[in-house]
Amino acid sequence: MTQDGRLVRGERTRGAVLEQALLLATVSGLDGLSLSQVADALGVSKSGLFAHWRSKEALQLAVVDQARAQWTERVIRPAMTAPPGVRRLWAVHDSRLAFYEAGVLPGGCFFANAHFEFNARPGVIRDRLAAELTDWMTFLTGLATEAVTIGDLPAGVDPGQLAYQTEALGVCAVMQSPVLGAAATCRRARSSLLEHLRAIATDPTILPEPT
Amino acid sequence: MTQDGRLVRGERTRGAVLEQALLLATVSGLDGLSLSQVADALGVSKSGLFAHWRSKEALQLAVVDQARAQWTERVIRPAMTAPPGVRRLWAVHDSRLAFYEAGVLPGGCFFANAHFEFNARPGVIRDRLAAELTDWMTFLTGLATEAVTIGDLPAGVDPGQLAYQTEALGVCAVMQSPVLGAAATCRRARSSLLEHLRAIATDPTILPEPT
DNA sequence: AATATTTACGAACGGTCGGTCGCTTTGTTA
DNA sequence: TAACAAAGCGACCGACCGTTCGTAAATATT
Repeated sequence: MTQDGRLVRGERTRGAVLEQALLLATVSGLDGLSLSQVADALGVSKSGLFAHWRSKEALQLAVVDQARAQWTERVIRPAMTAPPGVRRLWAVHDSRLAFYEAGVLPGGCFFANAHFEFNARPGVIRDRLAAELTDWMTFLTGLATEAVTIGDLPAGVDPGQLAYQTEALGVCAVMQSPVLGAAATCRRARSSLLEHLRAIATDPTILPEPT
Repeated sequence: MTQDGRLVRGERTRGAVLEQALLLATVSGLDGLSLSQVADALGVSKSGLFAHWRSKEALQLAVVDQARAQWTERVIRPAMTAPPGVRRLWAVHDSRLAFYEAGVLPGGCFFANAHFEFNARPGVIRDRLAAELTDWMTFLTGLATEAVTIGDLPAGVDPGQLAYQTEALGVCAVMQSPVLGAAATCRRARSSLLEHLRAIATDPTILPEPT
């Protein structure tokens, strides 16, 4: 471990900047975000940021890392306590919506916002976001596949299709929440998937009762 | 009708500017869009834009109008030729995905992009976008309600829920298309809704065969 | 105690932003 | 033909953008 007080201090501010930048990025956009904005919010100087990242783009990529780490920690990890199969897929969906409802990020979902912001802007960041989306969909598809493999779902179910439906319900929730209310919107997102899963599951009773 | 050649010319450039601004807004964002950008793309002067809109915000609101008009013309109107009920709901979904696949807007969907861009930015534009989303969901819910009313769908179906699912599948399509391919993504969005509608319809044979 | 390293800062740079102003051009009207 | 009105342009403004640079302060090394 590093004991150097200078490096420790640098690492600490580095983390604080990333945390703040992630919050602001969900409001102003990953590109709309300005360095002065981030610096002022933390009471540090703008030029000091360049000691940690050589350019704005480098900071933006670091923010993507930060967002992924947060997502893994706050959405995926809690859901992995659920047993494998259809219950774990449901747990991820539920955990994700809980993340939105908790208002952790003022702009709702970093990745959803970023995807729509960069969907027509080629470049390093877009490529990075595309990789993240591929990873995420692979993860969801893997959960669905597992559910079929262990017999929670019949063999005819298309895991990719189920993953797509799950993702769609989640994305739509974070899009509509600020307008139509998070409670009502997330209820729709939950009951839609739950009803669908219970309808196709070989044993619906292992899933929660619909409310 | 106005016969004044000056006003006619103004109206013409006004339309051209809105058209161009709508395209660029889906790429750079409705707020990220710059007036120089729009002016240069049309070979007009930036200051000339202020003859038509007194501020950038006024232009942005006009772009929302333009987007709504395009959406009504290119998505809703063609779908309204389908008979009322579940077939019309399906036609809107199909027409919407066709609009995305045609690549009319380089950034995919103006409204989806704008919603995610402004979901945490209070102001006139956000209010306007919120009203548009409410209108759109009311429209979809109305179609679902109609399908229940005329007996295409059983009485137990929740129209709001069905509208939410339809919207979710559409939004997710435009989000994932640039990354995972429009063809595969829209196929998922189509088959997901079609299978669901056929599963709950009182007479599935009035809907297309699943592919 | 002297030197090296790392963080962080303030000042300044060129460039772009939204917006203003006065003018020319184009077309209408009397 | 003269007076007028609208469209559109070029020059310019202050503000903010990302970025660079020289320097001061804190810490580690010798």
